[in-house]
Amino acid sequence: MGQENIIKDMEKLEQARNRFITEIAKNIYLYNITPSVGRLYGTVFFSEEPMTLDEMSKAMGMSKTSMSTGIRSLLEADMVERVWERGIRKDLYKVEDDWYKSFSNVFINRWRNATELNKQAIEETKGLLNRLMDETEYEAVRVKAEKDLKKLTEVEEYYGWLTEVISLFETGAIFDIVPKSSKERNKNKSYE
Amino acid sequence: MGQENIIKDMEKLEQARNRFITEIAKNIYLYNITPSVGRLYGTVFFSEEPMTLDEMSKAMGMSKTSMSTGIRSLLEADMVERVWERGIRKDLYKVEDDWYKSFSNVFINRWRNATELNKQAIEETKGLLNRLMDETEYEAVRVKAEKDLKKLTEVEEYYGWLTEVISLFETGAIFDIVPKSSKERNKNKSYE
DNA sequence: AAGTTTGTTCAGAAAAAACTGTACGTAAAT
DNA sequence: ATTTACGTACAGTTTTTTCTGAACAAACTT
Repeated sequence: MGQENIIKDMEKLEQARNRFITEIAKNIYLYNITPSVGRLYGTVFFSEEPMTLDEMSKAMGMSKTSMSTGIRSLLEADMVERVWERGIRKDLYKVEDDWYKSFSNVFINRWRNATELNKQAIEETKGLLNRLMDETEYEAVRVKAEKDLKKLTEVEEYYGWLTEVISLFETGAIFDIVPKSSKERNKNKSYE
Repeated sequence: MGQENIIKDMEKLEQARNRFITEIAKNIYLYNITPSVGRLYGTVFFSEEPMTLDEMSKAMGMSKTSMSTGIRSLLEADMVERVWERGIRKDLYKVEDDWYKSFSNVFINRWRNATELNKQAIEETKGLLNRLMDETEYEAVRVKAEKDLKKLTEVEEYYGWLTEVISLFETGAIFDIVPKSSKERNKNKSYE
């Protein structure tokens, strides 16, 4: 067999990798990352060595500019990290290989942030409504405001709960409840 | 004071509501819902009565077409439900007022789906790689494939864990761990 | 049966997001 | 000190998404 066969096999390898990369790209929207950047993540994921922006650009057939902004998104999401190698001037990146950590981080940061902002908005809205209740002389307004306050209080309870849930992930307590190791998990199955 | 003052107070009520609606719109992207549809949700949330598409259209200053498509998104996400009132021909919608339920649903469905697809992709990719390992005569290819298989196996573990976590929400077991009531939660705080 | 009312489909317009190439600033190499 | 290599800001282009109004279909009213 000739030399061209190793190329054929390399292509097959590429195809296999591509199957997974495509799926990542399709579902990464849950982390608020675009499909393109998802593919970038997949590319770096399979790379045996940390990659430079130029290598990514070549591998993805996209501009270096896009690699630069894409990798920054991944960096901010803690899904990728920069590494140094002596003698190499270019920036090198590799995926954070602890998926428990990298994906938990994205999840925690995004949700923690949104939850806090929403809680704050509820507080402020309640403040406005309470002030209105005090000031208004119209029963109709007071009734409406009261109803809104009730709704907001219910929602507030929900956000309180959500905050606790997020803490579970932040503190790592979730790993006591659902262990990382599948053997550990199966052991727990018995007394469910 | 004249009649115009109740209008002023109603405007204040509107402003208060708007504070919360704006925040929802800003953060609802986490549920893969667009800001506009988030505002729609907020509008229906504060409405004392179930709303028709025409009312929404008027309240939002947007086309009825947009209300139609927007409400469908919310409906599919179980964040809003259709209600019937006798004598009224138009479709009426109200928000699902159990936020634990409505928001858990979106979360569960989206993540369950993505996780399953990713797990499947891993299986298939592994299949392709294993086949390649069998067929190839090039050591270099085999080494690469082996490395990829190892990475995928690690990721697979993560997805296994994630599946279990999602189940926690699906089965409601999460509510034993983090109770809905804030009093219950504080009680647990003591032995943390 | 004819005429309304209501929600949705669809094509096009408007807005937003993603992507690119050029240009520039910084830091290393000569 | 000059040149070269590298990453990123920015402006413009392309692509995608969102939004709208007109036309349509189904269901209700008379």
